[in-house]
Amino acid sequence: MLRQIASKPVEYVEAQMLEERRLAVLQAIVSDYVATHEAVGSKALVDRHQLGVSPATIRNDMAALEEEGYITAPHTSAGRIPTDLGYRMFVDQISQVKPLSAAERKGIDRFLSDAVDLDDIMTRTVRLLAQLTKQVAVVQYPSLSRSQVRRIELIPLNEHRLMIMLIVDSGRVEQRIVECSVPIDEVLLADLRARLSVAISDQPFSSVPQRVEDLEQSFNTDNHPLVRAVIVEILETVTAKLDERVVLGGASNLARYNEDFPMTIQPVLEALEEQVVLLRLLGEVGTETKLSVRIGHENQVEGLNSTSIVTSHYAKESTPVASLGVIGPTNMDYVNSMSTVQAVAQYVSRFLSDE
Amino acid sequence: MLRQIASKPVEYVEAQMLEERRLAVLQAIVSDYVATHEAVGSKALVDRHQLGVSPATIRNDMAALEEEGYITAPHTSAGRIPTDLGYRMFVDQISQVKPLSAAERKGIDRFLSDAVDLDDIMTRTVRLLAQLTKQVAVVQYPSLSRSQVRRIELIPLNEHRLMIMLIVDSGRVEQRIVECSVPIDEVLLADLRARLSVAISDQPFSSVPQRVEDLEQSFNTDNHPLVRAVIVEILETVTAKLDERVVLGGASNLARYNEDFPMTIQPVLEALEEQVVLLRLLGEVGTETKLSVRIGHENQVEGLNSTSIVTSHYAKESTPVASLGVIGPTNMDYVNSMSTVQAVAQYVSRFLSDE
DNA sequence: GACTGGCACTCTGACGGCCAGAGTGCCAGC
DNA sequence: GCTGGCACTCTGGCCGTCAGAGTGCCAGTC
Repeated sequence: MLRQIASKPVEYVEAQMLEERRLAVLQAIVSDYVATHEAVGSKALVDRHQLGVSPATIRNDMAALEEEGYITAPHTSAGRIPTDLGYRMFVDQISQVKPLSAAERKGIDRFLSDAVDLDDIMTRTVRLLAQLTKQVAVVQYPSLSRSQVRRIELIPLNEHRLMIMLIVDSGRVEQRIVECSVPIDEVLLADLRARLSVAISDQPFSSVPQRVEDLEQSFNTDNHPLVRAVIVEILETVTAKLDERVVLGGASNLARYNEDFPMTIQPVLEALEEQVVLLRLLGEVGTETKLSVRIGHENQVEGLNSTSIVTSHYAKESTPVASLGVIGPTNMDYVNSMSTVQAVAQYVSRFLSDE
Repeated sequence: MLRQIASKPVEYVEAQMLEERRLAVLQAIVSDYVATHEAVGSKALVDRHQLGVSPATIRNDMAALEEEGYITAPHTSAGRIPTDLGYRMFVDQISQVKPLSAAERKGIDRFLSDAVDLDDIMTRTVRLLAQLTKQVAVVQYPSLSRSQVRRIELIPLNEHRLMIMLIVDSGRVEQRIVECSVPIDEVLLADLRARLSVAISDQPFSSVPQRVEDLEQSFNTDNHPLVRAVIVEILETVTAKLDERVVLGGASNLARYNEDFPMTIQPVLEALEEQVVLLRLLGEVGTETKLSVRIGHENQVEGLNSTSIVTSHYAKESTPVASLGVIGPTNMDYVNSMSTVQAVAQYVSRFLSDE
């Protein structure tokens, strides 16, 4: 612990130390509460942590912390519990995330490396996260908007029906069935496929609408129903399905927290069933930061006001393509969640980039 | 109510009536309990149902029913609640399921007819079931084992990698990426595709392994790594992914039953997270019956012993292809669940067959 | 023989009082 | 600014009480 800094006046140093201890008290409260899920009192605090002062002193600090809004007392004679603001301070204080143990890293590595395709990676990742953090895990599929088209196929199924297949560099495949009013002309179809392929292969998804529309204009067989139908469907796929898919896992972990917030399970479960909500949760965070934590009321989704969300981007070849994370009660183990989410995101990124 | 049958001796008729009333009592108990979720007593029973006898008489019947194992008393001065056996009797007694109202049928129809592809049908169905029954819904994707291959594509992605795509008549698409040790020869690939196409197009999935292996034997470029890799992967897809996919919805409805079996939510949620368990639940029922109900201990899955499962097959062109259903507490509304599951299965069947 | 009213019995769940335990705030002293 | 001491307060568990609900049994009636 910092004892004295010669170059600064003594009063300042003492004020500094006071601030420092108060912070230590807050951190101690948060970590104790997270561990026991019981309000923590002044005596318990000095017993469990080497704070070097008496309970009475701690009580003064606690009163100050409560004044500032970092902790609150459920009732007069219970200990204190952190507020959302208190957790926020705690999380911000964790400047560097604790690295995982070698065994844990090994486990993640082995578990993910068995994956056979993108679906498999996503499913395994979500299980992994849920298992390691004992919380609800969410993993978003690589976003189409930040990917490139690798290939397009038009596969006739029968006389009036064909399947469009967009293969994306992240390994994702989007398929769509098109009904066509006139019988499908194989030659025209092959021509269309070839032109589409030239126009959009290896192009970023975001540029596809423009390119496809340009193509339609230049197409000499003007307004052929087949061409029209295919192009409409591609446009729809590209715009509608942009960020659609999310996988969820470990919902049973919610029940574990029964005692803490007993009646709140239903709204949380309901919120988690809505893809849109999940996407908003993962999407709310800007692209600039890697690891993001939103605590209690900081997140805008109704019904999830007593939960915290820890997310991170993951990347393919160092461009972020989507997010993953965990959702749990505000009194969750932030240290563990943050380091796990970060580590898993790194591993997923590596796997996607290796391919 | 049956009053007298001339051709039978009076004593027999009376015994018959006795039996009949006892059954009526059981049915009344079940329906009251299902409605209120409270143990039901003799007085409440005569008040709510026209049984034509006094509470004391009902008490005798109840004692007999308890003796026979159909109902049980939580304690001396509570009413009675049905046992699993009691529910079973009740369900068996429902000879014909109550048809849904026109409005309900209309709602189902409209909701499903907006679906754009198979994924969409499945997602919509599971939502629909969950919403209508207020329970957890499970829908199995059309089983590959009972489907036919419609088409196969081999799409080169880069020099050493290609994608196999199996399109199934139910609209399901299975894709798989293959790594190949030697650079991919386009000509060979086209040849392989053509032969595979001839061999397995429009053939039942179950016959695919044999056909593919026969093909490999007859292939003159013997043991080419490309051919080998593709065939291995097809075999794996066909055998491993046979019945794999299940969608789940309405898990939040579990929380609704908090009061009834409070601590049992976690094991149920856990069980529901395991695809394998869900498949067993849907699969346990033989193919012969359409609508199936398994009550409490009748179902073999650990952790789901206090839940009942109502399932039905659905079909494509009158051959059953998979199952769907709902899972809820044993004291659920069987009448509603059964009719809803049946109706939804019919509509899904119709939609699959129309396509 | 089946049904009925009456009665004594039993069990639960709600209510209120009581008390120990935990934790606080405040104060005087170092 | 820190400390020990003290009075205060609130919760949660425990217990006794009591009303309410429901039963089982019995004797009487049709």
